[in-house]
Parts: sequence; C-alpha cells; structure tokens
Amino acid sequence: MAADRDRSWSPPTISEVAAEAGVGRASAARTLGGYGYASPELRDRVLAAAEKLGYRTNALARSMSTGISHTLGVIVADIGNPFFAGVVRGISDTSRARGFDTIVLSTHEELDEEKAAIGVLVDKRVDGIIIASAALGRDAVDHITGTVDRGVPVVLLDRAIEHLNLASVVTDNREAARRAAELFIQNGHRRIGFIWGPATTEPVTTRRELSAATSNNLWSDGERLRGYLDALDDAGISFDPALVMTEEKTEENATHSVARMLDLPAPITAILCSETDATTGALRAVRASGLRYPDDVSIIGFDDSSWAAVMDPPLTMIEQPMLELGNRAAEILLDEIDGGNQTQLMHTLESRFIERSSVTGPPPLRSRNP
Amino acid sequence: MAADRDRSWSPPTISEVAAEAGVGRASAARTLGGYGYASPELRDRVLAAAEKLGYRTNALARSMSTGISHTLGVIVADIGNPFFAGVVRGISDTSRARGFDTIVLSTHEELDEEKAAIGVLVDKRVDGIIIASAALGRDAVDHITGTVDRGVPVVLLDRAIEHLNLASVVTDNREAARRAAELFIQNGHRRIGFIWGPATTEPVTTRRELSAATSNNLWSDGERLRGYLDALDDAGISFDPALVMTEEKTEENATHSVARMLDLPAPITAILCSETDATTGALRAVRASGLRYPDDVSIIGFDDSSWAAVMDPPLTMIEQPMLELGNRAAEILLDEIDGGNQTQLMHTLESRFIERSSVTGPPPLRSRNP
DNA sequence: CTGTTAGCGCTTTCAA
DNA sequence: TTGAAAGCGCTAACAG
Repeated sequence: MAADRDRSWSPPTISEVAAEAGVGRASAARTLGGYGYASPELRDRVLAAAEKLGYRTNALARSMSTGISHTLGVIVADIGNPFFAGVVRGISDTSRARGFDTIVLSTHEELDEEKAAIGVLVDKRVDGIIIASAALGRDAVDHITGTVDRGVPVVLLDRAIEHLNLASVVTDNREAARRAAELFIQNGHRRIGFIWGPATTEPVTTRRELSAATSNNLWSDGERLRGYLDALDDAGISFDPALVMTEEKTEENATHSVARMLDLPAPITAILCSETDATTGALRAVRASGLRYPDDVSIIGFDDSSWAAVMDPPLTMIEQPMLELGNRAAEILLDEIDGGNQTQLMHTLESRFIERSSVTGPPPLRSRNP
Repeated sequence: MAADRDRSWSPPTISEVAAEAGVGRASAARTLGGYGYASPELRDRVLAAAEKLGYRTNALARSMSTGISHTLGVIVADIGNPFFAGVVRGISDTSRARGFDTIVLSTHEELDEEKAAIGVLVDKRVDGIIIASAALGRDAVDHITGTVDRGVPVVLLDRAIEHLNLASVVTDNREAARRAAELFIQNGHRRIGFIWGPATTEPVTTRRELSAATSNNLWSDGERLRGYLDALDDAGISFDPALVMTEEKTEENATHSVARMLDLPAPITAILCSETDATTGALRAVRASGLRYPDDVSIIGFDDSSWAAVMDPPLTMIEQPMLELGNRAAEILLDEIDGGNQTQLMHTLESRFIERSSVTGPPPLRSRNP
C-alpha cells in the first residue's frame, strides 16, 4: 500500500495536513496536538487528512517550542550488568507509563565517561537525569552540581553522595550486610571473610587504614563494609585486615583472596560476598580448596539470582529490589519535573534476606593441613 | 561558583555567545558547531565567550535543522533480561563510539506495545531502529514495513522475520541446538527432552502439529527446536511429542514438564534447555525427583552465566555472543544510515559451545520406581 | 573569511 | 471558533 512511496519522501508536516484538510495550520495543530479548541467538523476533517497522509507528530519540533522533551536520561556503570538492567527496566516502565522515554548511557565506571554522558544528556535537553555515579569518595562532583544548577533535576541512584543534598534512592546496604554478618555470628562464626572491600594498593593493616581506603570507595560498597564491621563490633570480634579483600574487584581476585583466607593459620569459616562476581569467585575458591559449603564454610551473597536457588545446596542471598529502585527513582524525578517539591531526600528501600541453606555453624575443628 | 544562578535562568544560545564575543551568529555557530571557516582569533573569542557563558549546544535545535538526531532506537522484549541487557550494552557501546545515543524501549513481548514503541521512536525522529520483534509467525508486521517505508532504516535483532527482506543479526540457534542434541546422542541418549517448544493449548501429538505450532512461535525458539529435530532425524530417532514442552514458557512450567518427562515409563535421560529459566526450572525438577546430573540425566542449556560454571558439577552451556550481537546490529544500522548499501541481509553469529561436566552417558538402567 | 537571511515543524499569543 | 504571524535555537545558502 505504501509501495509507491517516493525515494525522496519526507514525512508530512502539520502544514500539509492543514492544506489537505483545507484549514489553517493553527487549527490543524490544535487538534493534532490535543490542545485548544476545534469544532467537531473541523476536527474530523483534520483527522481524516492526517490519517490519509500518514501524519506523525514531530516530537523534536514540539520539544523545541515547548521546551520539554519528555525524555529522561539515565546513567549507569554498565547496562549489561543484571543489577542495573533490572533497575533500568524499573525506570523505563514507570517513566513510560507517565509518557516519558529514557535514554540510557553506560559509563563503564569511568568518571570521564560519566561527565561526557551528562553533557550528551544536557545537550539533548532531557527533562531530568537519574544517575548511579562512578564518583568515589574524594572525586569532585561538579559535573553533577553543575547540571542541577542548569536547572536539570537529578536523582541519585544506588550510590548516594553524602554532602550533595540531592534526592537519592538506595537500598539498605549497611543494614543488610550487618544482618548477614550477624547471622554468621549467631551461628558461632568469628572468622568471617568480606569480599570485597575497597580496592587499594596501600597496605591495610589497621582499621583506620581501612576506613581511609573506604572513604575513597563506591558509596554502596562502603556501606556494605560498614555493616559488616558493625556486626563485628557488636559481637566484640576484633577486626582482622586479612579477612577483607582489597584487591581490584574481579571474580578472579575474589577467588584468589578467598583461597588465601581459607589457607590462613586461622582460616575463615564464613564469607560475605557483596556482589554476584564476588560470590561466584568465592564459590570457585571453596571448591578448589576441596571444601564444601556450608559444612566447611558458610556463604551469603548480595544480589540474588534464580541460579542461587538451584545451587546445591541453595545459597542464602540478599536480594536487591531492582525494579522498585528504578520505579522509585523515576517517580521522584518525574514528580520533581512536574514541579513537586521534594520533601524527603534519602529514600532507602529494603533488601530481602532470603534464607536458604548455605549457612550453618563453623566446622568443629579445621586446621590448614590435616 | 554558579551559586548566583537565577531561578529563571535559561541556557545561553548561540546568539548570546555571538553577542558576548562581538561577532555574527553564523561565525559563532560555525566555530561552535565545528563546520565552516573561522579565523583563529575570531574562533578564540567565540570559544572564550562560550566558556564564560557555559554554552552547551542544543542538540534538539541542531536536529531540527539537520534532520538527523544522532539517536538510535532499540526495541526489545525486556531490558531487564540479562540477554537483552548484554545486547543493548553492545549496541550502546558501538553506537556511542560513533556519536550516537540510544533510546531503548521494552515491549514486554506485547505486539501492541511494540507498535506504540515504534511510534514513539518515529516521532522522536531517531535515525534508525534495532528491533527484536515480538511478532510471532502469523502476526502482521506492517508496523515494521511501514517504518521502513517512511525511510527509517530498521535492523532485526535476534529474531528474524523470514519474508521481510531486512538486515537481521542473529545467532546460529539451529546449529547450536543441533550440536547439543548430537552430543547427547553421541553419548548414547535417545530420550531427550526439549524445554521449551512452542506454547500452545492445542494438543500436539504429531510432528505435523508441532510444526504448525512452531510456525506461530518466536523465530529463535523455533530455530532451536528445529535444530533439536534435525539431530533426532539424523540419528533416526523418532519424534516423541511427550518430550517437548508446549506449556507457557515459565520456569515453573519447565519444572513441571521436566518432572513429568522424568516420570514417564520411558523417562528422558537428557534435557536440552533453550533459555536460562528453562535450565533452572529443569534443575529444580531433577533435584526434586531425587536424581542427580549428569549421572541420571544429562543437561545442556542456552545462555551461559558465571553461575553455570560454579554449579556442582559445572554445566555444559551454549553461550550467546550478546555483546557482539549488539555491536554488529549497531554497525550495520549505522552503516546504512551513513548511506552504505547493505549487501548481506542475514548475519549469523556463532554461539560458543562450552563443554563442562553436565553431559555423560545415560544411566545403564533406570526404571520409574525402583 | 564573515555576516545576513531564510527556514526546520511545532506551539503560542493575538486578532479576526 | 479559527487563522496569521512570531519564535524556539540551530544550520545552511548566499552575499559581501
């Protein structure tokens, strides 16, 4: 039916529709744009003409004159990461329901890419930005404050930036980690490994040094570590730097670190993993050491997955409310765009503790080389 | 520094920069837009003024006059699905490298949402669209052809639409499934379950009926099934409808179906799973039946995951080149936008067969209730 | 090399 | 109730 479309075809404009319908542009624009008045008969003529010509509104032109683009910008480290993918799905669903589309940019956890990404979004005149910033403790965040200053609303996602005074939507990282560590402790564990802590090349032998390293860490990771330390403190267990991984955060390093911790004179009997890669890395080390969980080591990991449930034995995990995180972030941003005043700044969603079978008491007596 | 920004502040335009620099708009536009000539001195003045005013180009306005938006539209069933998330990451990376951003829409596998999504993208004047269509065999695809007719290039992703004559980027589903089934057969299996086949409420008792149902299936799923049947045919194993799941595709149904197949008078001894949820569902059934893999049943699944490698025993899987799928789709689309003529229509990427330890020979003798 | 001018397609006063 | 005209910020053709 549209087979006869010319090669130099260009989409019909409101003027063409108006001409076809024999009315003025403005009238056509009013009925097509859904604003202002138009008599039923005129309306019908316009609609018919539009239909006939295959008219589609040009959102760009509309944005130009209205100044609003009905588009949200989303910046995450990696859209390929299941966690962020889930969050983006949440953002996407609720913004779509409110008439907004999203353009999402991945920064690969690089601050420079993040700055560029913000630039792109600002240039494209998005109506607001949701960002899981790659900024570490000491990093400057002018690119974010600058954006807010330009009048573009920003909400922080998953990673808060403490002094920034911006709405943030996060999960209860600290509480969740603490709860996991407490479960270990209740089960009698005192040597609990934490994968992973802040990546640093500096030696970390004191708690003060750990603190210092953490302050230059991703906020969410730092919170998780703090929760772990909280539990230790409450139980009067002294902090042992050998039990916190400080290598770069990769699955492979997790494996190495756990192997080392398992091989200590006083080996770990439990492992708290702060991410999927940390968990799978730890699992590899346990297996390679010829040990089994939970009998030899108990395990809890962040970020549940359908796989964790079919492991043998199934893993006790901490599930993050990814969709809800996205939903909330979008809602808050959209409300702000609609002119609503933000009352609450920090929105903390509860993660779900899923107890399965990877936690039990420490082995009665285990020495390095029996 | 920008603390004194007025509440009714509006971003500086090229005219303002020109005024500040004391030059004509066009000259300012030329240096800021990076086209045309400008003397070094004039250039410097403009740049300085732009810097001072905090000028950022308005991409909307630019798109209005150039007619190109430097934006790609991406339509997938669910951005929260790790497979699509990986693909989108690939698209995003390569298009970003070529100066394009992507707006991605999830359809939840609903054709109506897909149509709406295309409408949105067309309205936003994206320069091209990459789509993993939810269209099943018999569904009309006017929304896609219509888009092409409007002059918007489209490339099909992961799911080809046979008669459509559009560039498609897919994986070698059929070959991969066939290879998996062949491995089972080489190991001596003859009762191989397939999770999952086409969802249908019609009874499927003959191969013809299966075919019919498949023709109303998602293309990629159909290909996988065909590969399975290819292997059976080659080995002279007759098709048994009881070994192909035709329930709605959910993890739970996979569990039920596998449980049933395991409970048959002549039970299955191997399972081919066409998706992650199918695999985890199957695993649950195996466990619930008190059986173990690979001794009692062999298993191969599509879509590798770091979890599959840490299962005990580790799972033999078929890995899809998600990133590459995205990269290629973007490259092809971008080339087409740049005016390149598409020579090849079907681009088939190889999936990677990762042999681990979930396949062995069938159990010597296994009866339903020993 | 630089400045003037005319659109891009829409919304939005403002008259009629 | 409808139409004419101005303008959103930019690019592009054309003079100077």
